[in-house]
Amino acid sequence: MRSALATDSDLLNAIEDRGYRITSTRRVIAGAIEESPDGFTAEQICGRVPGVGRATVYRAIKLFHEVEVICKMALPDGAPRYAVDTGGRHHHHTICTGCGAVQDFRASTIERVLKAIEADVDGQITGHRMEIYVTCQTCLASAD
Amino acid sequence: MRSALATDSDLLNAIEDRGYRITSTRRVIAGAIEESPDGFTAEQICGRVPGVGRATVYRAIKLFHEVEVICKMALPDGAPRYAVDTGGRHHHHTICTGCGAVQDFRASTIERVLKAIEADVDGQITGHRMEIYVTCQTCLASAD
DNA sequence: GTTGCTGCAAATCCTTTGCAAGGTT
DNA sequence: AACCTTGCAAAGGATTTGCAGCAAC
Repeated sequence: MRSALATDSDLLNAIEDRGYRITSTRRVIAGAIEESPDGFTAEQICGRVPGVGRATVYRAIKLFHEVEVICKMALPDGAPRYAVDTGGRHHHHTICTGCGAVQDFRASTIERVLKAIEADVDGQITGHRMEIYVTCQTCLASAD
Repeated sequence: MRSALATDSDLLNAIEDRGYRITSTRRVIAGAIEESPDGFTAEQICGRVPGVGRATVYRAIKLFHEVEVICKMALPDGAPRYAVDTGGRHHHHTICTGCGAVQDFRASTIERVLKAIEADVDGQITGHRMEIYVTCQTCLASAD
């Protein structure tokens, strides 16, 4: 029965809904991800799931990203960082360059601007990427 | 005399102004970059400067980026792409996901929005990244 | 003549892939 | 039973680094 397999994990539910299997390994990885409210890197997850192969972690992250339950973003140097995509509606993120903490960020103004921009652009807009880099309160405080 | 050494290359002038040396190798690399109106990747430049070591090309690109005469951006998959930063004032780019062509893009609205956002953000904004992905006219046409 | 730059090759980092074994439906 | 997943190790690609020789100032 499917309901018996359902978990309280949005991540696992999402992949199950798309026909991927729920395995014990994926449960562990999903758990590690969901314990990362401030975002995470692949390497951080690897460190939190001893015994699970690095490749499996990367495959799982790619899977979660594919089914759109985690967002992928980039630090200023281009290094990838991920965050659980709670909610669902399109949004952007602020990333602390000190500690990497990610916060959601929804500004309807930006969406409106992007729509307006479409007219000025030579070609057809297919997507966009936007990240706001910050020094978070915690890092600001500890720098004093 | 400095004026005798000055070139018509903005790239070379920029590094010279910061105390870096102008060498024949850097002239060649700068030339290859300036022949790339649509942006370029490190690998593309390597291909256009036979005889110059890959490491030197990467070092030069990093240097030009450091003195802010080229911009670094990212394709949807995170792969880096560069473009000459003519002008100077802050701007963004559209990148064609088909051919990689980069175009400048200056929307004062965006800057205004970003400034407004500052109030809503938890922390201090230190920077941002924004790329608009498009299918350019050329690619649209050839897809027909 | 200093000091910085270059090329080569090796090293590194991050991520992906091949494959045989084991798990899930 | 059939097919998906996993772990390991190896491959892969992109960028960096050490170092000795060469070039610019």
